[in-house]
Amino acid sequence: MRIATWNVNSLNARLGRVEEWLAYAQPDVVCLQETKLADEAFPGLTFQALGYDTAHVGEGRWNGVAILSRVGLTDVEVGFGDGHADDAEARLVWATCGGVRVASAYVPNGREVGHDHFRYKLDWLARLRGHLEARCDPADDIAICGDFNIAPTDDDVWDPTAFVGATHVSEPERAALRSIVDWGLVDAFRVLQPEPRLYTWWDYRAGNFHKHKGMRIDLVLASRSLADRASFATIDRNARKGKLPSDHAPLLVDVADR
DNA sequence: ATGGTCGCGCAGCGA
Repeated sequence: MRIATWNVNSLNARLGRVEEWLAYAQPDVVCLQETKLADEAFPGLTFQALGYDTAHVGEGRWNGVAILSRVGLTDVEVGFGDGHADDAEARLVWATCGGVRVASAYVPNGREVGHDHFRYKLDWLARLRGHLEARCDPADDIAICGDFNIAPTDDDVWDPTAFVGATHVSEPERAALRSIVDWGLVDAFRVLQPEPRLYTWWDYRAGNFHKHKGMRIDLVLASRSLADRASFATIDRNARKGKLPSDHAPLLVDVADR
């Protein structure tokens, strides 16, 4: 099974690129973030025609997450289901695809360390950890895929000195991510690709992509049973090139069937 | 030169 995650930065603006990419990458399960679509505008029929069932939760102008699957898609859940007031923002959707419990997650950006949105980010990550504790079993096949807006280590940014005091690299964010991983997950890409300075996101500005100034902030966090069967992982930099790219590249992980 | 670009939607915010 090929599992992919891609922050498309508007599915409306990116649909052509996504269709082209599905045709050549041939993923079985795709987690999309930042669709920026209301549910009624989600192009489900387009994906259906390509063989994918879909689940989408959107707001319209911001956020929005989806799962596409051509290996079955059942038991869709939106958000944390933790009994508290639902997150007003469309940042998390779950589905079971080919025996794997899959989440498409768009972690809040945080804006600046100490900002209200930064606290929202940390709270959001704590709720995700709580959801795992309450609703998931680490012995199952689980893949939490998405834009975490956190570079797990200094090996995941182009220049650590350029990010001192910045969001995406701060210790509270990294600790919140470690707390999620420590529940029983593995950074699947990092296990298969140990070399530093491989990125999934590059700022549109200043030619950063061509200067290799990026960050690895998109992750597939796989439960150990699933990660043990992972055979290949790559970041598809070609999808970041050419006309009208997202500022993120897709991340792919191949896992053998159980 | 201390910015630089996108997307949304029509100003300016968010990333």
